[in-house]
Amino acid sequence: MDREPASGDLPPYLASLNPEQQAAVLHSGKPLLILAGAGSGKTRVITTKIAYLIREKGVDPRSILAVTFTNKAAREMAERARRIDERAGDAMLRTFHSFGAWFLRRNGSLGSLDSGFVIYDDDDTTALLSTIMEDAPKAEVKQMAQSISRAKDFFLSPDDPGLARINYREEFRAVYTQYEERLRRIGNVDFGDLIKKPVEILRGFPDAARRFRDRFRVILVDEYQDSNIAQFELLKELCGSETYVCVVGDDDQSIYRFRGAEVRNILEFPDRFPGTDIIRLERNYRSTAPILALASSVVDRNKDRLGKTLRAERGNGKTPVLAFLPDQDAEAAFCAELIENSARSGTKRENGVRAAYSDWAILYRTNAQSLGFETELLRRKIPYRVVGSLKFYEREEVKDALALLSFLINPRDEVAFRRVVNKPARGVGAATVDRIARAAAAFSEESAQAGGDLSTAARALLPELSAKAGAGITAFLGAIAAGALTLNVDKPDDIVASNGVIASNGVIAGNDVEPRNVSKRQRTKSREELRAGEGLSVCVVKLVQDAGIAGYHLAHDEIAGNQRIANLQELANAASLYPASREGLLEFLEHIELDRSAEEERKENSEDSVTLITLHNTKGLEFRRVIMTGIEQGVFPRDDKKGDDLEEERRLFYVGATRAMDELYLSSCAMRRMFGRTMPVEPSIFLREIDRASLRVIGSAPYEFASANRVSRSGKAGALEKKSEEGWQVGDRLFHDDYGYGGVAEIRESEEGPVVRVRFETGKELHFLSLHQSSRFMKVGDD
DNA sequence: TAGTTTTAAGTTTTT
DNA sequence: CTTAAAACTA
Repeated sequence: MDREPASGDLPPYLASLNPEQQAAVLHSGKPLLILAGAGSGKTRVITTKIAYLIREKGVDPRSILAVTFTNKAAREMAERARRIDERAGDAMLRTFHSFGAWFLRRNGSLGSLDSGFVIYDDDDTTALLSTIMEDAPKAEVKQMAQSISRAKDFFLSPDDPGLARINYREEFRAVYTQYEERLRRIGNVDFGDLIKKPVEILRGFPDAARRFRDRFRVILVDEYQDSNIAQFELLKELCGSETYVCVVGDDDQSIYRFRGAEVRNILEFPDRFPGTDIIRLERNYRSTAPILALASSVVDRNKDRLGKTLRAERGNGKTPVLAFLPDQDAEAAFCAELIENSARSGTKRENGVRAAYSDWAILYRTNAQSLGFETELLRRKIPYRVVGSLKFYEREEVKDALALLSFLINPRDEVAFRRVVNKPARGVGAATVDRIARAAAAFSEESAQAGGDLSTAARALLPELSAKAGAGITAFLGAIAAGALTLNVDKPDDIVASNGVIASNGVIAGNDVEPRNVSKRQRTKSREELRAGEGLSVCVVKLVQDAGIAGYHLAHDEIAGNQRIANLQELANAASLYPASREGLLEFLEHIELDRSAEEERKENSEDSVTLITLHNTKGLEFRRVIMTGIEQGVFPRDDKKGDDLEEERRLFYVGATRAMDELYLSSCAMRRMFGRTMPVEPSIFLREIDRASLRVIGSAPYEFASANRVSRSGKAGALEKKSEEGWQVGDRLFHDDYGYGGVAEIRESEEGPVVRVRFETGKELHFLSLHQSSRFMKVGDD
């Protein structure tokens, strides 16, 4: 009865929803908070709601703003909504940051920001800051950069009395002030500005605010539990009395506190938006009951939560497995073994289909852990893809190329200038660069026109410089100028520039012409149709060659050089998707800063492969079979996490476990290599918190786990300690990488420690020393 | 000042 | 162990 709603006349796309989902879609009139548990179909609710509003309520798609957490989620959401109703493609689906960039390109001038700004990433921010904190160690600069970023997350300006709670250091306020001043002069923005500045503009210019409220009548926010204070402020400014606002989230899945996310945003939403209706989605359609029970038993320990009761609609299933393993090599082998067995022929999915590699995901806490798995999977020829660790845009040569492009766009970009002006060495040393920077700064005090333009300043200084430095500067500026020539002169379709200001008639200029439309058209071309040398790539190739970046890397490092050239070529290929104009370049740079996942997308659809991914990156994803690895104290949870931080780690565990649809495996090692040294580690405290009934333990478990579902070993009392150390006794079954299954036939002491005689199923008999620490084999369950 | 060698430090998680 | 930062030499 609670399966199908009693409403007969609903269109199929609505009728197939459960009553709560349906209520959420049909809801109107008041603010709505949807508390959506893991796997409860929240994406479906949002996409359906968008389609429903357009189709049934006659809402103009262009007046709908849907905010997601990642660009990937935004794309997926757009696609799913479009599948229900094509017109949903006209709704604005973006991340908070990308929305902020869109906003500032149009309205930045209200906050004295030129529309041609470039977005600084953390690296650039740190580079700028290090020119302010001249002789501070880099670690200190980095920390300060982080503090500034955090301050912006909390919507704190340099003059805010509350700054101390971000960073208690005295100089923080002064550094923050200087940083803001420098960034303003350069004319660029950092990540935090993409949220903070729009709020300031909306507050300072009520007319602008009114226009935006008129435009966006419906605002939907996904993953609301991970929004920060500044984002909350932005949401508030965008919402007028007429705006329909709906936020969706799950307090148990809030995992970005470290980055400024504020769980209270979701907990206190009803207070901030009076009259809020709350709808709970508590039916889980993804995981089997034991998986859900396991996940819940851990997160249930948290104090600060709304609490919910997730019901597993799929019913019972395989009991999750916890494997205790000697070390990370054994862990990698364990994962590979599971995957190979299932893919080869062994286990089949419940519907009888052979498991695919893509059914599997290996989850870990830190990116560094992926390496061991990669090595093992490579060795066994199991196809895999690593999600998120692709640091393509962070590579030195790529950043060099991007700095050239940034400087081309914005000659005030001191960070970019400093990065590449003397690369390769052109005799332009630090002293010269400082002189130029000072001269440019002086300019901006005299005339707003020349304001901080480093090219102009450098040219003006030429007569005073040494012959060597002068020649270097000339060469560099020449390369930049030549690059600029490859861009088409700004035409009337110079949309960004013409849309820089809100038109006086009260309509946001550019409403009917999206600045992205040029490239949207181009992007629909398949990759194959595009050749290097087309579009923007001409500019990239020319700059990289003329400015000597390609030559520098080729000459500098013989081995890595060719790879670096290939990376630069790859960057040029990516640029070919954009028109060779100033706007195209701006768009290209913005895309790179805000959406670095594009490269992974291609692989995603290609080969059937195992997914290697950090726990954080799994948000919003699901897999049939999940292995959560490294469930050890110090790794997960990390170090001495306690209090709120520990609760966040618990939520991370919950997120990871609830990704699994059919099968869940946990692995915990006795030893782990850290900083090159192998160290003993304790099992994670989370393992102790798991409801033991929803777990099957295999491997050489520490004593406390060697009970319950495991056949316990009745050893001599005095051998207890030894058991947890060695964990072997006669009769134990094991699996060896090279020899297959076997059983322990005899244990005897020797000078080097216990020696174990193993009889394998092949009939082979071998002696091993110190079994526990070997990576070649592992204990398997008795059943 | 550029490029080398030596020493130290460090791994969360990301828009 | 790997990488980045400081120290040193040509």
